[in-house]
Amino acid sequence: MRYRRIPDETVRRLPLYLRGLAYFAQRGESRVSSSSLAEFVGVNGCKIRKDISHFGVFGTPGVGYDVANLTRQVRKILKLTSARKAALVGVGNLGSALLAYPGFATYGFDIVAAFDSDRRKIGRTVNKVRIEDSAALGTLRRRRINLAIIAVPAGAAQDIAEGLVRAGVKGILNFSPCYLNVPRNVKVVAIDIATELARLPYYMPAG
Amino acid sequence: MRYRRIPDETVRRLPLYLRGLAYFAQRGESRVSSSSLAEFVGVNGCKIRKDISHFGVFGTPGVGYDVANLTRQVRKILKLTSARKAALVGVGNLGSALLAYPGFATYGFDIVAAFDSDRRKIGRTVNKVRIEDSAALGTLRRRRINLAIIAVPAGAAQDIAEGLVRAGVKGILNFSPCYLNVPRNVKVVAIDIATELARLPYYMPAG
DNA sequence: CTATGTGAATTTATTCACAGCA
DNA sequence: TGCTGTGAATAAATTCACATAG
Repeated sequence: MRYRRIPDETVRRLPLYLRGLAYFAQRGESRVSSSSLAEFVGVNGCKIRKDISHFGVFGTPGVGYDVANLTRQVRKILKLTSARKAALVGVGNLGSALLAYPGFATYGFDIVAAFDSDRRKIGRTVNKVRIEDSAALGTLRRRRINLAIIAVPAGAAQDIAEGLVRAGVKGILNFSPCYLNVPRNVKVVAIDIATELARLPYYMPAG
Repeated sequence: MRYRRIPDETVRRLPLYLRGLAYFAQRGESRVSSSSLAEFVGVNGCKIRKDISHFGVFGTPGVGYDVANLTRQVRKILKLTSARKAALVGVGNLGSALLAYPGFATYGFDIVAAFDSDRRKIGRTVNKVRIEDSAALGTLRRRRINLAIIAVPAGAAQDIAEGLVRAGVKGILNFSPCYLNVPRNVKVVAIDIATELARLPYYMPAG
């Protein structure tokens, strides 16, 4: 396993490959070629091979990749080898849907804490997770939760982000439609739903 | 207004600029410099200027950009000048949250139709939108809806996408965790929630 | 004197093309 | 012969640096 720096775009695609690998594994295939994986995930085969080559040599020429082994290696690179606990902040419509979202488990994520500032929600339970007061974000440190999902209104997001950083959170998935200013050692990945929809018309006919 | 091709990455950022512009407009600022917009949206100023220059020259050296005019121009480029109707397919947890999502309105989107294949949901109303049978996707053509949001389980997504394409849909926002195979003239933008979360640990300390 | 707009330089990402292994 | 892995070539995106306009 090689440890030179892996391009961001490659890191972005690796989880996709994991999903593809899971599909082939579940179908009982023990080997997969870059081209069949390519077809499944919608990325061209040569790009997949280049991506994989960034962290090592795992394929067999003329045959393909060993599904189980490649899965293991990709998971190691992405640091998805052990389960990760995550916290959710903001249990509105979107937050509630995220609490129930089955996709996170695929990658070993478990949302074990939820916070909201609305008195009426605090204390309630959604999907087996009890909603706590947002003022208690500080408890995340001793609970060893360093990953959080923000789904609060834009106006509240920066404050929440700062609270999370103070509590030792090192990775944030931000659904709030705003930029978060955080220290360099904290990574933010933003999913800006409306913004993604807003770029569709550009590619569509006038109507 | 210039009409040479605009880079994809620029198109991706334009909706962000719109949001920033709306912020400054609402604060009563009639002019904004690339650097102050930069600070708000988290993109460096020189990149913003380059992005804008791709479709024309709108700023005043020494002063900045006219907020109202730049807003108008960006909206025109993104084809967001008139309201757009959209359909939602899949009214589960995530779909319901999307129906209630206030952010779409910012860009003039209105979800006016919702579909699900679950008999128990069909006929019900969520957020003033009546849920129809997924088998009735074909009606979208005469209702002049050519934009759709998919939020169904992965296994059903390709079928739904094909139904949408048959109904004349030209743009799809896909929340289902899978690749969609569609004709070249249909644009798909994918939001793969778990996949985005899955790349966070790579950037985080081991824990 | 400030902030835009843009060629040039640089960096990053993608694709090509093929040597070499099973 | 089939498919990987990778240098080389190309393309795309970003950043620099500064001429230029108000």
